[in-house]
Amino acid sequence: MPQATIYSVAIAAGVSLATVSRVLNNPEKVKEDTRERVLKVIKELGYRPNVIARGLASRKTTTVGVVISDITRASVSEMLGGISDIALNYQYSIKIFAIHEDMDVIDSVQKIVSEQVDGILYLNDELSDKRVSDVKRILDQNNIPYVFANVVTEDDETPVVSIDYEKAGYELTKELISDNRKNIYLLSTARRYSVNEKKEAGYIKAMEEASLESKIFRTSGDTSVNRQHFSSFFADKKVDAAIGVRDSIAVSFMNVAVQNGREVPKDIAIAGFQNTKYATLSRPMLTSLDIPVYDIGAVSMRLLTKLMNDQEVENIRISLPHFIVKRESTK
Amino acid sequence: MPQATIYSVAIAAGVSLATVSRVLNNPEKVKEDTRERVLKVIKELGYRPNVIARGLASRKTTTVGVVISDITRASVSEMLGGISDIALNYQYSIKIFAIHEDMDVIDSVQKIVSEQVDGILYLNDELSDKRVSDVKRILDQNNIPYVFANVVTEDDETPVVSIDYEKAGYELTKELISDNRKNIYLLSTARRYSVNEKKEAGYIKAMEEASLESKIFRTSGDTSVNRQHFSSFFADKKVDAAIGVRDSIAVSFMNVAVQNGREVPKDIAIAGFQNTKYATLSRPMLTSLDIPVYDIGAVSMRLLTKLMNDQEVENIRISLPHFIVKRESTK
DNA sequence: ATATCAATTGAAAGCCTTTTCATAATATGT
DNA sequence: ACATATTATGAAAAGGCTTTCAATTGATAT
Repeated sequence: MPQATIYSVAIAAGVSLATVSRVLNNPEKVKEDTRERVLKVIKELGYRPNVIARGLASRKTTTVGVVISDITRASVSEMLGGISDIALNYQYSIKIFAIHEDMDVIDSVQKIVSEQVDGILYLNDELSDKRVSDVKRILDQNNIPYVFANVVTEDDETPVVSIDYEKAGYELTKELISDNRKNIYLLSTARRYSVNEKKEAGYIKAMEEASLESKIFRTSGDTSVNRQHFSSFFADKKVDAAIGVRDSIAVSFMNVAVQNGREVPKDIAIAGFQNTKYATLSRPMLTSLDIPVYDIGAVSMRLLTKLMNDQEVENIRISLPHFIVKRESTK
Repeated sequence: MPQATIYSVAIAAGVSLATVSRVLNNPEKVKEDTRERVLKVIKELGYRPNVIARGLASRKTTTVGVVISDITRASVSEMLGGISDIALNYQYSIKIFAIHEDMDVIDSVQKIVSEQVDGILYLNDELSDKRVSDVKRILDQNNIPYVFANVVTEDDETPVVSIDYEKAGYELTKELISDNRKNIYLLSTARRYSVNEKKEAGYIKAMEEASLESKIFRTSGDTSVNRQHFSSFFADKKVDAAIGVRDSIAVSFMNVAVQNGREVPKDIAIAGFQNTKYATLSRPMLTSLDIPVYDIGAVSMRLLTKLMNDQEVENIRISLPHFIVKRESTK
């Protein structure tokens, strides 16, 4: 049998299709006994409204687009977890748009617009201000609500949920300084990410305040590559502490350090960012600045639902709290 | 200005909307100069077909539904990467459906059906045969093509892309046996996953063939929990090799082993499954059975596109090759 | 030039809902 | 019982596209 339509339900229940529609969308507007009769038929026929037709008629798809660069990154999928849980609560569906480096920003956003999503969540920690404003402009033009998640941007017209990465970098550095470490390296990525630049700024600020020399070592996020870099490191550099901009970088550094005969945390204290599973699977376990990635996802989705439903929002720039999880790699 | 529609394009180009539609969908059916004229107008107006309206009219949404249980698991997001790359190639959009333990399978699948996706990818390594057949039945009824990815099922009517987990478990165990290890433990999960049961079966087979005693130790996937379990382990058990059903379990075990004074791989050889980043971030680096998760995603998406377009498929049950990546934790 | 056939185009129906507006049924107040 | 207000329902349009079918145009062969 073909899938039941609102039409077949109407006939079976002896009402017009308008009434069936109301039973579904404005139940209080239909008399109780007709409502029950209709609901009974709906159940019997296993009717489910066709969301496409509904989307066309109502110009609402109850779908949000989530724009992602690299879906395989742990932080992204964790964020997606938060997004999807909240979306489920509010009955929104999620459409994933994976964008690649080489894709034209404007074109890809326009494509998403044509997909008629009700709102857009833009996840990206490597977005330049220029790109943010390009995206913003197109979405504003099309009147589509959006929230940037885990993006660094100064513009205070832009709805964004993130943490204060500069403060985080500052605090983590202070932590090591207070342990009387002097040669503290920041292990950052060769490619410039805006969030990493913030971490760097915080690091530099803390170092300057303590009259220590800032030393940023840039390497790849890829373990097999940075391992090489780190090896040469111990030949010529004095170092008694290091902060990795990601846990994985910190752990990789730790492994090389130990293999070079350094004791952690005695000779070298090491800390990371994000507090991923890497931090608890390292030996010794890694001190890490906890970034509430799941929450960033959840809160940004929550904010987006408000924007989509024209609800009052007190604050469109939300900075979530972070904290340092101290483990064995520092003391 | 409001978003351009096929109407406004038709008027501006001086043709009927049928012609505009053909320019987009069957360009070879319209004369070259009209086609160019229409394309020019489309560009000028920035027209993008409304995919919702198109979906309603054509009963094709060029969207696939991806059903996921726990999106935050590394293997899932990696698979999603493969899926999304192929989807991009074939111009399909991806809708994510996160299902939770407590949700009714039938109800959730029915919900997805009502979303009018053209096909469904079901990712789940913990699906019982009963559930698989429930899902299958509903989708067959609704005539929606589907592929199960990374699912273990015997039924050879079911399109499924996976690896041979039993063979994998067998081979990995053989590897340790050939190194003359005798007390080889399999570290598995307390909860029964169908894929882990396969790994166990392969392990048991190899052990029996070698006349060794099978020893399956069940623990939690959670590091802070299994660490406790493993600690007690070394007090009373003889062990010279261990295989974790996941890399993270193997690494956690390795850490506890080293902390208990065992040398890896001299005293204990350790291996894991999946070859995730955990394997290269451990010290020593972990030998792991590589599961081509990205490929499982990509291949299943490719298979699904064929099924959606009624293309001939030679084989609906695809088993991808796996191999052992030997690293320092075994020799 | 004429008949035949293929290529090109347009009119209109259909996809399945929501929503507006008008009408019918019911309740309320006198 | 009657006018009025309220509630419940239905008819029909609208949403933006695809697709069928018929009509028109152009090409080819005689």
